Amino acid sequence: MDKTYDPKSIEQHWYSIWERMNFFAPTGKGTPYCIMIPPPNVTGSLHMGHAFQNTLMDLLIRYHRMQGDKALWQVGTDHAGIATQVVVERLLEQEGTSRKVLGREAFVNRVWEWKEASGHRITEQLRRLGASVDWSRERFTMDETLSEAVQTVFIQLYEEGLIYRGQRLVNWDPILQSALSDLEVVTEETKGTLWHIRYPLTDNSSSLTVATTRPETLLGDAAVAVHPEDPRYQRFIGKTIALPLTSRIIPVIADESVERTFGSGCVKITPAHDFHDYEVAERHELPFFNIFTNDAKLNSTVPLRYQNLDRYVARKHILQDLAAAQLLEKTVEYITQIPKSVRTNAVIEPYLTEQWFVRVQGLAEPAIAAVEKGLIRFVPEHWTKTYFDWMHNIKDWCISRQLWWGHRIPAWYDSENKIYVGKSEEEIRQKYQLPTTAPLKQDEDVLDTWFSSALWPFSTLGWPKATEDMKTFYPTHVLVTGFDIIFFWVARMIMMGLKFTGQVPFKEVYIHGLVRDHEGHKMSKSKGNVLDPIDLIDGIDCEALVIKNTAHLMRPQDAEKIASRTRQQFPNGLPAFGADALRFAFCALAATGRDIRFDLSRIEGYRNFCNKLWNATRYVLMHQSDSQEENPSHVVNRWIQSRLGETIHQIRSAFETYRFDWAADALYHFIWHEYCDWYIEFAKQLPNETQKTLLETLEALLRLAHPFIPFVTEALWQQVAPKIGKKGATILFEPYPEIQDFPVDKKALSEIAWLQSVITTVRTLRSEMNVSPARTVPILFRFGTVSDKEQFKIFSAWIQTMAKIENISWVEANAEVPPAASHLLGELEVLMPLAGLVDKTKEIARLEKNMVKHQKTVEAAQKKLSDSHFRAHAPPDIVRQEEEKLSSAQSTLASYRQHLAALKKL
RNA sequence: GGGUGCUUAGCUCAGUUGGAAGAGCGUCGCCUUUACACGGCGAAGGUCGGGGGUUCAAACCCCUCAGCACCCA
Repeated sequence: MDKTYDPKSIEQHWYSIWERMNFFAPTGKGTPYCIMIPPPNVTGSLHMGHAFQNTLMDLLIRYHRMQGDKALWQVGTDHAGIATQVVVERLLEQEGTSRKVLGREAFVNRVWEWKEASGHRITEQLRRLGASVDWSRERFTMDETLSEAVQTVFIQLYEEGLIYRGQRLVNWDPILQSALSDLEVVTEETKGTLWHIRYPLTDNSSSLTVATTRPETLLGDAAVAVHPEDPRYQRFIGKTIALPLTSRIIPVIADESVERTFGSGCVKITPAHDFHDYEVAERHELPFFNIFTNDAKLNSTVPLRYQNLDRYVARKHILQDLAAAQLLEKTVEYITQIPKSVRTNAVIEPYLTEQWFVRVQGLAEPAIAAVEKGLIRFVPEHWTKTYFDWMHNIKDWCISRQLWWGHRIPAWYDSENKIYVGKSEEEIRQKYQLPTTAPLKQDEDVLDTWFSSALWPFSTLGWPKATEDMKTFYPTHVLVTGFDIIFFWVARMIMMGLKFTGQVPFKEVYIHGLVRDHEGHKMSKSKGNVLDPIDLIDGIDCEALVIKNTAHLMRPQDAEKIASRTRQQFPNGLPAFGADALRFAFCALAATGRDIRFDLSRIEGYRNFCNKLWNATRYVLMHQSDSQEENPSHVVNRWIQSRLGETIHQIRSAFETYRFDWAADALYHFIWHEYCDWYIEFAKQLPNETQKTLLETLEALLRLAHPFIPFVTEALWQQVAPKIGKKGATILFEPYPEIQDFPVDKKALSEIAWLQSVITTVRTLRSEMNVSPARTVPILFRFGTVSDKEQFKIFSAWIQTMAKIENISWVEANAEVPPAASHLLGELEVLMPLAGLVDKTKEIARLEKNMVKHQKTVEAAQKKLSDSHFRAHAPPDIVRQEEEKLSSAQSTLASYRQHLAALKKL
């Protein structure tokens, strides 16, 4: 074995074997256990969030696989309608052509070609992470069977009246010229202007001033609204206004939604171009004036001079015209929320268009009930509230997108625009007995990608066919996802799952935090603060990192700043930490918080941890001999096995409660601070008696650690297992360690705890008195209990070696002792006489400092015990504990005093 | 405006039923001891955001104030 752990040499080697041997496919007759991967975007590459999330899923799957469960981790990608279309359109642009030139069919074929050639990046990267997904069942939301599921669902919902077509306000991306989901819209705070515009009353008696950030939408105004209880404006309610720059007369209405403190307290109502105004208009039955074209220019409904102007050009003209008419009262700087498309960065326009919607009310109710009844449980539990909040305020879901890439809406129109929904034109003609001569035209739109994602938990298993997989793996066990898509995805899967399978899609939803950079900022390519998980695995040099971080900046002028920051932060780039270290870091960071700050020092520490495990194994293998003197009942063997049993218990219960951070801590602590720091050191004293337990414990802890750090544990297990007669081809299916195989021996635990505290005490004395580690010293014990004396008999030789002591002797309680440094362990006094080496004043200071601690304990305990309320109300156990605390601190203090007095006499 | 979190060691975070404040990293000593310097041994470091309340007892429960983050409008 190499002296140093080298992840590169093992990771890809083992992954290709696992995959080639089909080890990730569910096998056996165990309890089915299934996790659906949240399908990553087929155009995507693995970011830290994916790496984190998939590490946790892999952890669960490997754990359950080792438990003997029939474990399926279902993998696949989604077709990401917009993202994919944009990618391919860019390619076409480079080739000097376009989607429109190609035509729909050729374009869609081209996207498929792109997908086959380039759509594997993220799945390759999942392999690097060690994800044990069943590749033989990889699915894509545009696969034939999944598309069939989409069609089936659409048709049924339509036939039940749960899908309808209608004109509604949607988020419109004027560059893509498509509706977008809320998820694809981000609001950005931007410095803007609030224009105060005077709207004259038709009777010329006065005017009202409205404040707006969007003066160009004035042309679409249908009313001016004031708060019904606003005394300033009561007399205006019901009057009419001559809308400036137009010939339109609009009413002044009263609506409680008006913020009296905003601007002047009068707001313009533009029903067709603002979500809030849309609702106001519905309440007051106002007309809707759509003033824009699909590409956000002013349309033919506005006065001629503004027609065909871009919205921002129109804004300038309108402001000029208002100023000229003395209607612009003032302009104020204002921080405004601008909605932008995450795809094109275009400013989103609330826009009235014909779209398809799902009527969600009826679907939401059972989905709420399922969570209320506990059929689905959120972990951490508080996310339930977020879920309910959204579900109780849910709005109809716009599912149509004006794209070519995606599931085309299975609806046809006849010459009178009558809608027919069905699987195909032929089916519809047959069903509705339409002659072949009657023209039918299919809807041009495709469905929102989330529509197919909502069916993922069952469409991947073969639904609508009643497949064996559906029977076996549905409902799935747990969904692992981020809180940012509870609305968009989790809730919709629950609704669709209940509606179409009659069952919940998963029993638990584990919500994890979002990975941020070390300063707590969201990682984003446009900010240049991204860490690429593959770079953390493989390493990357500084200049390559600089190039990556400055390649996709939102503000290219920041490139220099980000380059120098990168050089300063990572002067040597990133070393290759390996996938295991990355995974372990994610596990350790998986606490319940919403933000996970990713700190490089953590991953470095866990790389060191893997190295530690590597070297411990190296030691164990190097010290095997044929000797048969193993003594399994030796106290150190019983001790380490007991500690292993306790650790197994901790880790197993952490798995049950999804506390991966606790599991990682327990594992780290056991391997490093118990097995390596103590047990291997004990074993050096007893090479023969321990060699079998060394091996057996190591083999078990490799199994225990495998779900966390699969590569290094597999590589090491291959060497260790044969030494104890195990012959498995892989650690993947070896049983996860059971508590009952490592029963806890309390006596062994307390004996070794005693030994450790004695050794530590001597080491502390040495260190504090500046005694060189190379120098052996004599030690005296005094006082102590019967049990201390018994332990001493057993362990004195070990204490000598491990604390570098030349001899230990027990002195009588009343014996004179030479000048010595001392420390108390309960009733046992440990003395380190060091003629000429103990600095008397220094030792007195040290003792006094120690005494302060005990003095404080005594005072606190006395205060409690003398309080009659405490004695009356506290449970007897607590009182007794307090009494013990007091007496032990008092006796310790007494011994210190005695020693101090003796020292001072010298 | 409505909602949800968060505030614990220098940093990043745990803290399970209210009963003696923990980890990793960093820092400071000492050590190239024959698995590992990606190491060993030891140590220092805390007004648990402020105030109030409940309780025999509060980091934990309640109220309040402050700051931060996110979501919805």
